[in-house]
Amino acid sequence: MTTNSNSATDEICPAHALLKTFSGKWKPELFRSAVSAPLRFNSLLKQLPGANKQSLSVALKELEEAGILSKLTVKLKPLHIEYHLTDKGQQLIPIFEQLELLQHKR
Amino acid sequence: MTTNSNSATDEICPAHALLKTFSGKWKPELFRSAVSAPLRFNSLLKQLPGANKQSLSVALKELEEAGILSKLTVKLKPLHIEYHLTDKGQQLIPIFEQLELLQHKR
DNA sequence: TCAATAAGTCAGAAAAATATGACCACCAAC
DNA sequence: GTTGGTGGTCATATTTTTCTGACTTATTGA
Repeated sequence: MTTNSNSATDEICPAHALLKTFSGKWKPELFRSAVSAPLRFNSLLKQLPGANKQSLSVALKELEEAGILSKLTVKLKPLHIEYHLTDKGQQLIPIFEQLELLQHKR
Repeated sequence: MTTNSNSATDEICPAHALLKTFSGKWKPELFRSAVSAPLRFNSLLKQLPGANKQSLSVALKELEEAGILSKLTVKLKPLHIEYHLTDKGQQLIPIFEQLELLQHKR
């Protein structure tokens, strides 16, 4: 599911939007990586086994559109792009931590 | 994504499992419905516009396997089956409420 | 000027998720 | 003993997601 909006169900279930934001093969992984350090395209490609350009590109764009990552052009040494967690992204961290606790309880 | 386990990524990201549990077209909707009342197969089929037997059947089974719903055979009047939220399912409610708040904040 | 790194895009193929329509088994009422 | 409700399964088709491989633009270093 790569975030194709469905206005009907979106409005019925508010958490639906968030779940969609994180649906897809790579997005949870990307979010989690972004918690520890800013992301870079080519590094991700090497670090995530089985990942491909196209899918990463789309996933990054959608996380950006969802206001969870922000794209930053670093004008230094080897001029590159970094994806950082936004405030909204940071605010999600404690919520995911609660989910992890629930998982461990059983 | 119909919950095909990927032991590698599951272990890297614990929230991944939960996200998978709720991935798919109908699962968020089913969970949300189950919060207000037990679910019944044929009622869902009528109530959810566009839903089909096959997909509902699979979604219900997977939510059951994930320990979020439990199947109960009601041996009364018109002998039927009800899907109820388990304890684990109930514990997820406040977490989803937090997600809704985050959505509304921006 | 040539090659390398960085960050992509694009068209088409493959794989996975979802939908369709036919069918099945059980029970109860008529 | 046939009809109707309940809760499904199965094989197949369609749709959506994901992957592959070729190509692109910009910057940098030799």
